[in-house]
Amino acid sequence: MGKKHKHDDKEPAVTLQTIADAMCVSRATVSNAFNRPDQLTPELRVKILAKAKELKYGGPDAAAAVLRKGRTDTIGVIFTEALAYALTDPVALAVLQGIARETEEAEIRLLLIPTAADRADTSPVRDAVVDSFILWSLPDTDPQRLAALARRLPVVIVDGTPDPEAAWVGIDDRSGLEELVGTLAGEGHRRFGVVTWPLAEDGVTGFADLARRDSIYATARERMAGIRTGVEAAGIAWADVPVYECAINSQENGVRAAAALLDLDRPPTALLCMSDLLAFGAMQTALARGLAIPGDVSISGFDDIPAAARSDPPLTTIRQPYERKGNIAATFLLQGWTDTPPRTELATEVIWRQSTGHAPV
Amino acid sequence: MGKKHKHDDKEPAVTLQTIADAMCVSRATVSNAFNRPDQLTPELRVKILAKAKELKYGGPDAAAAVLRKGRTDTIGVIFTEALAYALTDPVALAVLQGIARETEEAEIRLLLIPTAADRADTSPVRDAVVDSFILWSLPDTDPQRLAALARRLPVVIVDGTPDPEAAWVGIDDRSGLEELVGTLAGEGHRRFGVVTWPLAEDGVTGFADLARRDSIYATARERMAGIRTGVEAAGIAWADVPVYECAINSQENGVRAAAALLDLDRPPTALLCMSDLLAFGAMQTALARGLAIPGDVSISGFDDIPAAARSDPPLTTIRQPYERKGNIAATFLLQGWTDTPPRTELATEVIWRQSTGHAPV
DNA sequence: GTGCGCTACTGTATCGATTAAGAACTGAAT
DNA sequence: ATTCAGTTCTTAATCGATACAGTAGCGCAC
Repeated sequence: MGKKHKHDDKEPAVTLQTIADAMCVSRATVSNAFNRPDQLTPELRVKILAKAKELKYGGPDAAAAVLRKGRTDTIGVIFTEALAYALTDPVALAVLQGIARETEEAEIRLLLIPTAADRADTSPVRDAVVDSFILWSLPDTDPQRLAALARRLPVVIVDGTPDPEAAWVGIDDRSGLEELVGTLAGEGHRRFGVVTWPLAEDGVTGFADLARRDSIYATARERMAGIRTGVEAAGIAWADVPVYECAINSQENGVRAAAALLDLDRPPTALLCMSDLLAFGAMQTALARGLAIPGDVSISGFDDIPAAARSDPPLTTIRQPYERKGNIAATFLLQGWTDTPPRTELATEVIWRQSTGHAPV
Repeated sequence: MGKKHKHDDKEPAVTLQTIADAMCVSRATVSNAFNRPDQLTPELRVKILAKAKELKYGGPDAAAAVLRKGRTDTIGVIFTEALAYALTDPVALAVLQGIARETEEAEIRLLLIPTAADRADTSPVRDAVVDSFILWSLPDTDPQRLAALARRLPVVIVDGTPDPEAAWVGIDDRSGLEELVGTLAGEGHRRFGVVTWPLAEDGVTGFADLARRDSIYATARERMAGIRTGVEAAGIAWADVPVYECAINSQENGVRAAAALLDLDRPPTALLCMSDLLAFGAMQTALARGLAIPGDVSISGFDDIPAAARSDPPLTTIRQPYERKGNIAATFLLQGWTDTPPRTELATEVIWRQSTGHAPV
């Protein structure tokens, strides 16, 4: 940013007043020339604009205008992960697209807020010039989440723990997995393994013990609960189900996670992955080891991204309306609310394809 | 945004002054409590923050702070296409990731600016509270581009026509295609066809005549020039090379474009696609028609996105450092410049894979 | 007891616009 | 001549913070 303080310049800045003085009109008229063409004669307007260009005036200062108007026409968006990662996550991206689709025609800007290396530093949230926030998948006590709520602006929480002050949109994370596990158990599976994205913010990779499965992420907690209900209904102890946690949601990490799970003494016959990306990695590992899918191992994903239908074999997964989550979150903010903030829970659907089947005998 | 003018409220807004009065300290001290903890005793600070919370104060108003500081720590990003489309374009996305990677650790926010349905409406650009702009692939006379330059803030143009007032980063769009065409001509190809993304902003799909090939997009112009030089060196008239233009850069459009080209009386034996996405579509069409690639038709892409190496057959394409373009654009702004704005042209490389080969006999 | 340096706060000018209300003028109708 | 309604432009209050220079008070050295 070149640290270019306006105050550095020795020569006084060109402002509306500069133009007004040069044209011998009032500041208000110059302002109107830019923002309300109907308030002055076209001739005067073009003369003012010409003078502005001549004096190298950059137009009304946006910050000053926002201060005066009390409206920024901007929504701040905060993701779990670092921005550069979030943009590689198909689901995060789809949610963002869903938001963009709605805000775009309303001419609302989207402010992507960086999650600082130091997560405790909330200044990017505190100093953000926005009218409202959308939070995606932030842990319950995340400093960024708290900072956003502390701003006392309208907030929509997507895929996180609801807050009484904020609107909420999410999915039923539980029942899809419960159904999936139930069906697989019915097909003879007794040894399940779980591949998940982070359960905590510490960047740890590896098997997650029972305490850790009570994640700080609402989504993870719910999904674990769904799986747990499913396996326990089949008479399997939750503690006997290995859960492998990946620090980042990516195909490469799915590869490693599946390897770790399949290396166990009693390897799972069904791998439940918390995203399609992880599932693709798991399939890659299985195929590399010469295992048949689903003959030797069943693999399921979550999300139903477009690639899931095209994989080999096509991936059994749980479809969630990721883009609609973005649509709805944006719509909530565009419409606003007065009393209690709105909440919407969307349904999921198990999509049975060919990556799952009967347990091996 | 709920049209929530601050001025609507009957009760006066809670500001720094409110807290200051309630605590019998000066406004400056309250400001320091939020922004410069070292300027007051910790005890007083916690008391002030407690009172602020009690009075439901949302923290110092961001717009006011920005006005006073003269710095927003925000970069505005403007894309060619509508935001929701840009986010589906692998290259646009990669550039954005490249930008994010650099800005994130500097705690700089990224403002995604909607391209209004009405392209002439530049208010989203004019009212954007930013320190600088990055423009991606905007046509020379695009209103958004002009509006951004008119703000007289630092601007970096990525993949567009340079401007004396703005920094620039782009690639050598020309030589890669020239080399590609030259080699294919050497392998006996005499009938080329081109599949391109938009040459103009009118959303037209179909064959592009010579006039239209002189695109408003600098990138398109350069690439056409590269191809033209290549084919003419092989003794082929540029006018005899059919160019099919797609209104949106997507695989589906590549399918249709290739169909149109292959339906010609003298169908091309080599399809030069302006993106890998379009090339995938073209391959899809060719395979669906039972044509061998490259036996019956050679197909090339542009960009070298990761999927290009994994396609069947693997795609011959021109690698461009899309993410680095974002890195460099962001770095330009983070470092700033004083005299002439910096410019960087990055090299491309033809990646020969199996989707191209000798012309059929 | 004077002077020095330090900490902890205060006073106030300033950032650059927007907008409601009002004034001055023109022209037409009564 | 008077009223009335439009235009077109002006006046002035206001948005909410930041940061610099200044001051009061205090402890300590000589």
